[in-house]
Amino acid sequence: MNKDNNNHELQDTEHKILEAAEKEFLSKGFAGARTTTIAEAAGVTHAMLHYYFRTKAKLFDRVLTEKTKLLKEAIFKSTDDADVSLEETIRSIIDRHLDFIGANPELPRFMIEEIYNDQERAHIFLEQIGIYAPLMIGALQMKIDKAASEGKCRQVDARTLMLDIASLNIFSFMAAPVVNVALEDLTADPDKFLAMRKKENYDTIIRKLMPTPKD
Amino acid sequence: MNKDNNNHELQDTEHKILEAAEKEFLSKGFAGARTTTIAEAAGVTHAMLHYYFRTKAKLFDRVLTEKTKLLKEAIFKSTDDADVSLEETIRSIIDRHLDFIGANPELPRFMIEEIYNDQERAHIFLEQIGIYAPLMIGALQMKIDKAASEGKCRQVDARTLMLDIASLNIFSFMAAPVVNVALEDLTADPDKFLAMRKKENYDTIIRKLMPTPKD
DNA sequence: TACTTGATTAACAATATTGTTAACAAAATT
DNA sequence: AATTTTGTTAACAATATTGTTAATCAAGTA
Repeated sequence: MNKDNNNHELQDTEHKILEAAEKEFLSKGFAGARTTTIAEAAGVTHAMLHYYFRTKAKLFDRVLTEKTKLLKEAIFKSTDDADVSLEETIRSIIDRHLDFIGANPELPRFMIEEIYNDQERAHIFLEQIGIYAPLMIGALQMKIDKAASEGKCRQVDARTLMLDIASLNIFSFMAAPVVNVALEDLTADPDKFLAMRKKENYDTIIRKLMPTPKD
Repeated sequence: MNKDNNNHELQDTEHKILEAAEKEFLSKGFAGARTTTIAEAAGVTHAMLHYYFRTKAKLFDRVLTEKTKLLKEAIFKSTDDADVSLEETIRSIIDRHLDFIGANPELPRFMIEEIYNDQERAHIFLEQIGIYAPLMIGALQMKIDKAASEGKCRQVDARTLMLDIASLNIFSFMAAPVVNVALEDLTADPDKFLAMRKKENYDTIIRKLMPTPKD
């Protein structure tokens, strides 16, 4: 009956290590992270880290897998309802995406860096992208084609559009330390900045889609 | 008279180390880079690396300083002629910027990662940004204000515009491994892709600037 | 109670990585 | 030619970092 108590403490240690590892890995990357530092931050001896996760690489894998799952669930769940308009779909993509980035501002930079440093170690993430991105792009392209055929927007490549959206959404947060220095007060209030980017990026993309007024 | 020969060999070793260091640091970051690997790649004993550069950190500093200088010279040399039009200024900024990125595709990711990992170690770079970015933005804002007062474009914030341009230009290359997987054939031919981004991004920004057609 | 199991600790082992040194070689300068 | 400076090497020292092990503890179970 006390198994719950036991179990709780058990998970607690494991969880504390995972949380500390997440912080350390996300801010310093795999190479820069120290297992000793992670153990210290978690408040356990560093042997415990090896007891629970065996190696640094396996611990990293756990963190990466969790984050990949999180990203997948947060992002790749729009564009599926075929009857909602292109405008609304785009607004939804941008809003969801920016909300996720606001909640996980370090994630994009971390993912890209790790993939760059060692494709093998980060393959779990790349695989998921390879599966879901084409689905999302396919759905978006259909909506664009339909809207374009009705003269409501220009005929554009959904891949290019997704790239534009991702660029506009992600870059400012990825490059935050540089942007803060270069743009000073523009990024001072994080919430305000996030809201601004939502509006601004939606506007930018919609303008890109608007039929050229030459008739 | 043979001093030239000697001098050449001398600089040659130093230069070979620097080149190898550049590759290693840019692809693996400071923490992931190994001085032994750098020495091997340069074809010298690893004691030579310490003889010439004393420490790993000092070697890193040399690479970072060089790259910062390169970036500064390539980017912060537009927008100064007050008589060239806003359109042409924007085209010039985008073209110069993308040419530079095409020639140094790893640089943005590297810079941002290093700043993120250790602001102190990368402060040389941040300082330069802090100096030049505001100048560039100031010049651009003046052109926008003028064009807007003449009804040629909307009144927009130059900081936001620069952020949009930087995002659209940099992200695709920074996230290349992910973009390649997500967008497949779009990025297959690098030259073609670069040319496409030049056109596309210019178009995106110009459309953003166009006065809303409601009169 | 004796036994088993999982969690924990402290000390240690193994290795990787950076950095140093002493001896030597080659060239330049006096 | 003698001396000084610079470059080079190989071996080593120092430290950081990951990973292991044997002993101990706590809790539940036969």
